[in-house]
Amino acid sequence: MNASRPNDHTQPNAPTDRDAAAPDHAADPNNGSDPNPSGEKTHRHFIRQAIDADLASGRFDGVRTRFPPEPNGYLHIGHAKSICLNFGLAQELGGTCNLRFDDTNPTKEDTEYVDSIQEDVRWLGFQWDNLHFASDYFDQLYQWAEKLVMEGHAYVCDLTAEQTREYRGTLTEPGRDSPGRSNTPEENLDLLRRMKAGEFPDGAKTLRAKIDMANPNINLRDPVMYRISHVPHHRTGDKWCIYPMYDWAHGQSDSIEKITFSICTLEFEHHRPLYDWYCEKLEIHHPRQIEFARLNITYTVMSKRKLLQLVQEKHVSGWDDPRMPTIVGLRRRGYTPESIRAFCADIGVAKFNSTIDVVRLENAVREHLNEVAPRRMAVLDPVKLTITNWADHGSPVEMMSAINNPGDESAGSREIPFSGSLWIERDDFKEEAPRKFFRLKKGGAVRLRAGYIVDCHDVVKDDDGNITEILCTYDPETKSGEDTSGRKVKGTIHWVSCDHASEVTVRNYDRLFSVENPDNVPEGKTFLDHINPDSLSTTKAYVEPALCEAKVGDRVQFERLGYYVVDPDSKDGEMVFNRIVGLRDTWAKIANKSEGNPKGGGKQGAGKQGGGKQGSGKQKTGKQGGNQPASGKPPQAKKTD
RNA sequence: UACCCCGUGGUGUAAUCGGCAACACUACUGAUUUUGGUUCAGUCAUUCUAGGUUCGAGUCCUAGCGGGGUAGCCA
Repeated sequence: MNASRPNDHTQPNAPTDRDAAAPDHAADPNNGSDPNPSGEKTHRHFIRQAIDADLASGRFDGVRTRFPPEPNGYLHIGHAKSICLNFGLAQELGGTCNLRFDDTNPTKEDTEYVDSIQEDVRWLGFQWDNLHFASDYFDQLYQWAEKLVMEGHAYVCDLTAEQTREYRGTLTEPGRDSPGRSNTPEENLDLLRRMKAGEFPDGAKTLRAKIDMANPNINLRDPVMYRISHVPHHRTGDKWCIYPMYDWAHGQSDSIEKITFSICTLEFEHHRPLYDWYCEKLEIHHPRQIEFARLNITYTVMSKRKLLQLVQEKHVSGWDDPRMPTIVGLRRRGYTPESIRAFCADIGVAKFNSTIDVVRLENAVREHLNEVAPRRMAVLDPVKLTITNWADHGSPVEMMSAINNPGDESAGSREIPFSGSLWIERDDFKEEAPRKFFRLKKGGAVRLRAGYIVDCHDVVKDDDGNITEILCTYDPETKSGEDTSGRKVKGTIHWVSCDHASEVTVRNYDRLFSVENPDNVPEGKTFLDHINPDSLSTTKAYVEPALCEAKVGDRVQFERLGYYVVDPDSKDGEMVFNRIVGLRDTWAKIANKSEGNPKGGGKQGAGKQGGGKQGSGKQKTGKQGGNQPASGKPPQAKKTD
């Protein structure tokens, strides 16, 4: 097979919002002592420090990293951390970063994922230098395996999977030698070639590295290098019936690509001695593996297995459900690549196994959208407001000028039709209101955003006592921007003219789980029991005319409510908006507090932590209750990835 | 009860050679505001514990405690 793919420069649509800062910090890679010419104080995490040291000592002459996903699922926010790290380091230090698919297990992998992963990396704003597949290296790997066999460093083992497990020993007891360990190199070579030729059924034999069956590090107890699996591979077809294990493929692929820093997550820490062993025995380029803590976020699950389960059991609409922490999910939710990158930069890199508060993610997108999202008005829970003296105005409709972004003059303004018949938010009116309620009440006044001040003099109710109409007069002296009245009102509310409003669908998304750590479940329950039943509420809404021009993917702020994005489900005349994140809601806090209500009532609905944070002591845990006594018995199956 | 890694505010990350525990977020106060948004100002720490070395310890040493990971022919 072709051992490597040439540079893949076929990406037609490199992201438009790509971080333009890429080239300007291209520091001299040989200068590890002062890579910060700007003089600006930057924190260098431990990986960066290790790189600086290796560059300074001459161990490596540059920075070459890689992002190595297995194409067996969609990328999630945890992968984004790794992507930002690997690509970011290469950018900062003038190095390169490859995208390599770790496709060594055809029973689990699929081209569907190969495509989505590439799209996600690009969308995040990164461009790989080379695109590779571990399967491109299968020939080289096999040659190296024969070399190790001939040098007496590997042997063919006849043990079944179950026997292999028994012979391996336990955490507290050493293992025993496999009978195959005493084969001659010639015997092993013959057996290996016959394995490759397909003479043996699945599971009949393995090739194993000959290291040390008594090593306290179980990865060194003669790890399997090849297993037999008569399964076609999505790229190599049926050429192979033996497939390399992760440890045997990964480091060697790194080596072939001349990677200098092989950055991975903490659970591979005890694989590092094996990574090193292979490179040493083969006498090939030897990258340095460095491990960091994977990302955990409150109110979410991150394991591929659980995400897959959510999709397969239809707890969500798919991998791109806006509640999923997948990149496709976040994209559909309306998150920007910039905000995800900012989040990843914000949370740092360390070896401590921490859990990031999800509000930091929410805050990152809020911060970015505050700068770039045009403001619009939308009423999600409408009640009619009639201006009883509007006839005095002369014309039935007046166009009002509204600023698009108060923080950005260059965003300009737009015209909104104002009339005597408006929709306002039901929440924004109370017949009798507490002192701190700044919105409209009977006998009170409020400003209509970009419009006039109105005074409420009456309400109309139906037979059940529900308010159906609010009657106000407007004050002609108080037109927004031309107010000559000198009147001050405490509140400003949003509105939409009834005759000019468009009806749209709004999907208000909230956190998928209602507890901080969904993985922390009592006996007999699963993380699914923590799904937030109110994570999606769909409603009709009235929006101002300017929104009719919005395209799929456009993000706006519905004033006083939150940030919204036009969903791909939108059709002509039937727009669908997803809530990306709500605005900070100080009023909800005040209201909750005065009611002594610890939960609910906020714009985010259930799941928002209100006042009721659980736990008090330090909870630096990823998982709980998973502590396994070293009983000498294998634990029940558990999966993280 | 084997081996490896990790313990700094509510959360996360810093702290040059051992020298005033800093930054960000949250929370809480207050100011500003035609978004209860934004912005601005302020408040919140026995550096896991106990010893030791030192003029001086988050940092070095010893012991303990706590958390995470590891026994796939997964990655």
